[in-house]
Amino acid sequence: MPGLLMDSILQHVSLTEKEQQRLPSFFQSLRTRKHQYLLQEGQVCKYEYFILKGCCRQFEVDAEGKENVLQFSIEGWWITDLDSMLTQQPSLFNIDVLEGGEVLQIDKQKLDELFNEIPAVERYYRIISQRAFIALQRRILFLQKPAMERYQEFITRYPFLEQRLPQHQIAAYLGITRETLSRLRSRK
Amino acid sequence: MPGLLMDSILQHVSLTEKEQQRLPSFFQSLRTRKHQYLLQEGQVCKYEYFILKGCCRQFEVDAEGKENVLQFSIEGWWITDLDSMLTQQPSLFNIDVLEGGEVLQIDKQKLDELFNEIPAVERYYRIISQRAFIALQRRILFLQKPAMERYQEFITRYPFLEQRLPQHQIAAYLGITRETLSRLRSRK
DNA sequence: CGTTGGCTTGAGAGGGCTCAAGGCCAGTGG
DNA sequence: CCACTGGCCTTGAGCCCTCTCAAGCCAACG
Repeated sequence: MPGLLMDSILQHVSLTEKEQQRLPSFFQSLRTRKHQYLLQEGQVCKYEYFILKGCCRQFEVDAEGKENVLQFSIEGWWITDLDSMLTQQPSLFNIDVLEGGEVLQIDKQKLDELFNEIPAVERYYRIISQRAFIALQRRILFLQKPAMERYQEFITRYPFLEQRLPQHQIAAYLGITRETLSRLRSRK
Repeated sequence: MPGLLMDSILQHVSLTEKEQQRLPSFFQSLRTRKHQYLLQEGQVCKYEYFILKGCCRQFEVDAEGKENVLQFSIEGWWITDLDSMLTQQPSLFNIDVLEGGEVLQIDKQKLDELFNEIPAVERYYRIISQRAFIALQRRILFLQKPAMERYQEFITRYPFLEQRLPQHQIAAYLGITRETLSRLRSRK
């Protein structure tokens, strides 16, 4: 039942009836539970995940043991470590589950087959990759700005995340400490 | 003479002889001169540029008048404002020439035609978009680290840029002031 | 030579960090 | 039903990294 995935794809490209029927066979469904790891530092990342329900995060643990969040992902978004996927090198990142639910997974080989069999899906990938790139550019610019502005940008751009996530996770995404975030909120 | 572009493409996908012959017709060559703007804030970005010779930068001017550099681009790299390209909205960024030379340009329509005519080029685009995404993720993590580490990462990853660029440009890329960069260098 | 752009150096200020303690709530076991 | 525990958030005090503002130097260039 990858209705959500189909929606996402059809939002950017069109597929024939046949292609729409073929699509699900490339993916595997997986239930997720809170605190479960979809990827651990040191492993080669095997799958790209599309979230049907729940919430995940990708983060690194730096030399001082601090967790830096690269991205959150909820229903209708993708998450993976692209670097490890493409290079087949051990990942520097972890992906874990903040809210249990269900995801679709596809491995590199299947994905390549999919691209060859349904070129429109490769176009879809090209487009969402570009959009992800744009989002990261925006984030880089915001990382130059003071903590308060970063936080305000976050809650206006992702109000739905602000409500679902504990504050210390948001702080780790904004690149500030929990304490600083707490102080920001009290003088908002 | 887009030999450099062809190299870049063939590094990631293969093209038939015919496709290789068709390719150049999609692009226009353009000489660039120092201080020239390829894109100005407020304009809709019309082209993607592939640099054959020279060096460009993409930057924003923030509310305080500070220039924040999003990317540098030299021979064999692309540069554009993807956001403005895709949405056809006025750009928030400037792209200017730091070192004159020559670029190839292609507009949105031609690019779409190119994707349809030579699907392998769309795959090439998908791949370089993903690589660009990975590079930005790395940069986001480094922006969390102290200035010294950012600088050291920069000079080891992009030694060729460190030599070609004036220091205040590098500072604007690292997200620090010229003064701080100068002090970092003196106690390296 | 005088000007200009790029780099350096100094002094002081401030935003965000660290370390530490305390409060609040939900879940759990006696 | 209540005490306890652990997770999460808040608040305070002091510090440090980086910024701002200001001045000075040097090389390139008209």
